[in-house]
Amino acid sequence: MKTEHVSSAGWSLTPTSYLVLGLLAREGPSTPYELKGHVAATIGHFWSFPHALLYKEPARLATLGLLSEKRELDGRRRRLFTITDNGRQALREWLGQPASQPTELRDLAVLQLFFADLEPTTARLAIAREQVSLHRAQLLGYEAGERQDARPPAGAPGSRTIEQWRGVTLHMGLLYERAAIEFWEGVVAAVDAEETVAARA
Amino acid sequence: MKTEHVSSAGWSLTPTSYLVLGLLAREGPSTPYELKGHVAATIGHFWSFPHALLYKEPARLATLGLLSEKRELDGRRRRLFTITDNGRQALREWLGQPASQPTELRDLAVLQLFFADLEPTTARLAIAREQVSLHRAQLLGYEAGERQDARPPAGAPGSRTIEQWRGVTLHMGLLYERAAIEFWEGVVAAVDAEETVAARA
DNA sequence: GGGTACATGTAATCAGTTACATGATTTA
DNA sequence: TAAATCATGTAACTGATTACATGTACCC
Repeated sequence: MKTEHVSSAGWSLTPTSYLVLGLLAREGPSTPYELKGHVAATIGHFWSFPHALLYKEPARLATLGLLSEKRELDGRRRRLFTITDNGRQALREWLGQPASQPTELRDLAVLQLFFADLEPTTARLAIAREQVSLHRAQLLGYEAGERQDARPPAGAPGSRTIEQWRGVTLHMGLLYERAAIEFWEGVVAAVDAEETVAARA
Repeated sequence: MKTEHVSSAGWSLTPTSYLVLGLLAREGPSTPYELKGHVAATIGHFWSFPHALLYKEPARLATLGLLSEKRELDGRRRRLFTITDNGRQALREWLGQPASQPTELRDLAVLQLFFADLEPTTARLAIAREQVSLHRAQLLGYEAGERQDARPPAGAPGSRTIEQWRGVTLHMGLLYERAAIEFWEGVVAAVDAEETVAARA
């Protein structure tokens, strides 16, 4: 999967870069630890970013001039990163160019499904049912979270808080989980149908 | 995303490892180039594996005793890899343990969507519509491929040929694409609804 | 004041990607 | 026989992951 995006200036940014840029643009100056928190509350639900990345990547972006850094001298010596105008510009350019590579489905369960004919049919069913179960659990979590969410006031777009974004992210996850459940239930149904045919023969 | 799987013997295998093991188990002894072809015809539609991987990984598996290697001495000096009993065992163990980590959705477009509120609403629509369009195109391709496919004879499970597996893979892609389209159309609808609310206010 | 959870980082490793490079076969 | 394409690999790089290590604040 080729995901990098090369700027006119020559450096190339990864998805992680844009995650950091985006969070800093939306939430304002943050420490890596705060970034970690933001990620966990939102996109981290379906795209995990190990905390080490959120300490390393801002440092790199700072050397590129896309962030500025201010470090505490006492106590925890936190690093506070702020997005620069160049950073905002890079983010804007990226957002203006909608991703055009078809999404890949790098899914271990799918890979297992693909080879499950080497084992008895029960293996295929087990894989699919496990996925249905996992995605159902995720879905329940999202639905619960969604109910808890205060209805976002219909304000001007662009003025959202992280709290409201939690809702948007949850909704995103929700749609995805429903799709995944549909997918795996389809697999279960297909295996069942296949067994019926085999039994009839 | 933690995907590796540690065997009792201590080494750990990656998804790529199981891809190679699985293909060799199903298709019999193959050269890396043949693996490349198998991948392209099937799972490569939604999970790309650069050819370099399919040359490097078998070599590694051979040192672990999961494959055996036979090299031509003349001409192209092809390497022919065969799965060993240990290899089959490793594959079997893996298949017997359905993946239990919830699938991640590492999707650039989703990441863009997540930050699209920093830009005008049109950006969000552009991203979603681009995805709908991309996934529709993929879906059409799969549907065309499916129609071409001969109806697989209802034989004993486990006796499929690569040709028939092309059909299974296509069907898998088909289900996924439908889900993705549903997801992104949902996004478009949500943005539309949001605009309606905003306009009414 | 001792334990525990919170917070902050660095270092080593490694799989995957990209780039490079060349040989073999076919076809015009 | 030259060009194009098919086929086969190696090498360098690099982003992400894993593991390690330590410091700070709070609570009992």
